[in-house]
Amino acid sequence: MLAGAELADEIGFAAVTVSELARRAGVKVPSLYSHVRNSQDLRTGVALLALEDLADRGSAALAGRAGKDALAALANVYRDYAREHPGRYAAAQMPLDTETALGSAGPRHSQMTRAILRGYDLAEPDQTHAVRLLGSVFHGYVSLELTGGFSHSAPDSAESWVRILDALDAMLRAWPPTPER
Amino acid sequence: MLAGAELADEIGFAAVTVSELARRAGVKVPSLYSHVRNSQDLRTGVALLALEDLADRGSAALAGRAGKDALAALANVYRDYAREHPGRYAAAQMPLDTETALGSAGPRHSQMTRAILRGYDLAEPDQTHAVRLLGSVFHGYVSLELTGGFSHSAPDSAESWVRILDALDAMLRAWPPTPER
DNA sequence: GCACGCAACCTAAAGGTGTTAGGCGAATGT
DNA sequence: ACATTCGCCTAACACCTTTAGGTTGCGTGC
Repeated sequence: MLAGAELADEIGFAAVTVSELARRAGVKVPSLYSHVRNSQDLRTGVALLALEDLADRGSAALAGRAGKDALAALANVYRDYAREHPGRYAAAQMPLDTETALGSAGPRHSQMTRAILRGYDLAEPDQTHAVRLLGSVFHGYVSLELTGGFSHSAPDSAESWVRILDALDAMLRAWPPTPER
Repeated sequence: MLAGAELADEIGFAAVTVSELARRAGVKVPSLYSHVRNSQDLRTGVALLALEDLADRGSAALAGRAGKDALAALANVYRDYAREHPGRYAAAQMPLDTETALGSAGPRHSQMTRAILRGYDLAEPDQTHAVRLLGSVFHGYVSLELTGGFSHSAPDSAESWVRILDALDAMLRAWPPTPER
């Protein structure tokens, strides 16, 4: 799987194929079918690896931090990982079937986001709403940045990132009460 | 291209292929190569169509609205479109090369988001930061929801959505000043 | 009316990827 | 010594992509 992950970073997750992997490894294609069930399995393996990897970095970054400090730390783990390992990051976004997703490191990610919210005063169900919002921003921003959405215009994407984290921090501290509807 | 878009909604954007399209149309595969340059071109065509379609709906929804009303209207256009036309929505997320992207309806989307911010008091460069944040949330939330991220747990995803829009509205009204750094 | 050109379709063929089946040889455990 | 297992192989099939080149039919302009 590791070889697949490196391949993904090099040529893009979409181009990760059994054939290409065999070519790099200097073996014939069918030889890999002893190690990988099928093409889908290869991609899923890379995705699971990336999710684990990312979760490990997240919990390391979160250790000993709270509040905005924790928010920025986790957010930067995602952004930095995507820039360092674009193929792996793309893999981590791959839709997994329910069973695989539950067995993956995916749940650790939402737990980490929830952990950040301990530094803010949010009761359920607002805490879950906030988890979903933060997840959306992390995923959305990083993926837009990666596919070049913000690349060719001022201000710099890095500047937007820190200001967005400022704004999210302020928002979480002043989370609006449920209005009458 | 329209046939390709319908195909995408039916079987998923990733499965949109010249062969499958030919099969549905009842013609032989090479016949389609008079209408489509290649497979990539087919997918790009669907993406451009979806971007246009989405931009049209967005500007219709925005007409005559301002402030939070406008925010919710545009946000719901994205979410509803993704639920109604998942294949087209996925197509709209396809990375395009710079030239194609500039010629697409993509820029209209950022213009629409920027238009929403006229209802809030934001000067540059904060306005751009906010555009990027809103884009990230719209894209991130809808894509996570679509791939089943929030599907199997309370509270309901629709509830989170309205609360997130509440929070974004509050955040834009109280956008934090640039701190000393 | 008729020849021309073009549009839309076809067959043939070649190259790439995914996958299964079955075989061969070397290392390993008994 | 022998059987098992592991890692690799060849052969073969199915499917998708793409190019080349031929057919048909219809509308236009002469």
